[in-house]
Amino acid sequence: METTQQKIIDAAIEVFNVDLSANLEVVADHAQVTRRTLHRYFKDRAQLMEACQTEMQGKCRSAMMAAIKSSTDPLAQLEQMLYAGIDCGSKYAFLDKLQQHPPYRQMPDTPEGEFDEIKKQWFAIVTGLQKTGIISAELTPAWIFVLFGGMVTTTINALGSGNVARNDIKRFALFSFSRSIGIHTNTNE
Amino acid sequence: METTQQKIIDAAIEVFNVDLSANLEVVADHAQVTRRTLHRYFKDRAQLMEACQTEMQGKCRSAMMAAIKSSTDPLAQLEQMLYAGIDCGSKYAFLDKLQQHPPYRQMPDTPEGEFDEIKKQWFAIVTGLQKTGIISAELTPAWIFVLFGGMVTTTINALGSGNVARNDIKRFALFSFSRSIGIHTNTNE
DNA sequence: TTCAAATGTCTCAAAAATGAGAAATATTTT
DNA sequence: AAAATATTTCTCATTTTTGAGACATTTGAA
Repeated sequence: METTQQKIIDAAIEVFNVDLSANLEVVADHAQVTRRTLHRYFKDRAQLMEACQTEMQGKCRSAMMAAIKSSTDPLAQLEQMLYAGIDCGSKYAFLDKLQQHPPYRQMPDTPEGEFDEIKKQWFAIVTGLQKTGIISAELTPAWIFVLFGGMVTTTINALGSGNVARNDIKRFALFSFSRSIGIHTNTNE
Repeated sequence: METTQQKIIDAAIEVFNVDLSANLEVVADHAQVTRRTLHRYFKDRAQLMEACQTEMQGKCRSAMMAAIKSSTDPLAQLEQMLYAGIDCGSKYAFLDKLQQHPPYRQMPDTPEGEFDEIKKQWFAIVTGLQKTGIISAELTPAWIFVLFGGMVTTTINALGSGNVARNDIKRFALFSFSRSIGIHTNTNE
């Protein structure tokens, strides 16, 4: 079974991903725990946030690493990275969001350093794909990066909307993402 | 010049789009106004929220309407709707977000009714495009709808990241969106 | 069953956010 | 420049959120 501490962290990531300053009562509820219990594990909001950071970084980083190692074909790597992002769900989306806008206030200033390494590899893969003409060179890597994050968020929203079948999601996401970055080969269909 | 009230509403939409429960100080700062002034225009948070709703609904609705009326070609309509969404920026993104997750707490329950009309037309256009085989029938309209909203958010993020030139944004967005929904014709390039 | 750890309940005090009055300033209008 | 309006500053009371102590209750392992 999942440890209570873990339940709280997961709940926090989900809730904060939707509402960055949701109060801790909401997080506790979502974790099906009393606020009192939450406070027993995390001295304060900052500490909980930090735990979220660590969790997100760790999970996403290793999932991305695995994705990269899963193949030497850059296109397959990118596909696996997309799936990794989707599997990490709000972990990835939230992390991505925090990196983008260092929010108007507070937040333990994202140390990020760790994630940067992955990002570097991600860019290497994408520019590689552009150089070999497999994906369009019309788009900039920076745009493609934002697209990537956007696609993960989109899958979360799709799931949450209740109008897209869970089994379709990854297929749809790959279909849409690969086309959106101007892929030139034919994906299976 | 822009009225103070308007400045506050715009600031609120931008801030709340990033952090739904950001405190009013942040909104006031962002609007370059004292919290005291903000409170002179809006009795409380709920009232400010309501004003945001109205603003978002109004602006987005009319922009979407205009987009639809701009042509009888459904593909052109969809393109203009995308641009409308992008121009509305966080107005659209925030509205979209609120419709998706009625957030864990509070919020004047979105009356939405108004926006529903547009949504209906949007779906009509998309299913029409699918019937005529102009866009892939492999994807469901529901997914395409989430994609649409996601693309607007993506443009906001791209802009915010500072790594994508403002002048490229719409072109990139159209390129990526039209391909992501599995368009079969060739767009200009 | 029995003990220990974990969690819930109730309570309370400190801190932060909210909303507003009153007077001082600044801005616009005439 | 005077009047009218809008905004800021400072202040204060209220409410909400936060963090924690003390003790009851549950749960799980021996």
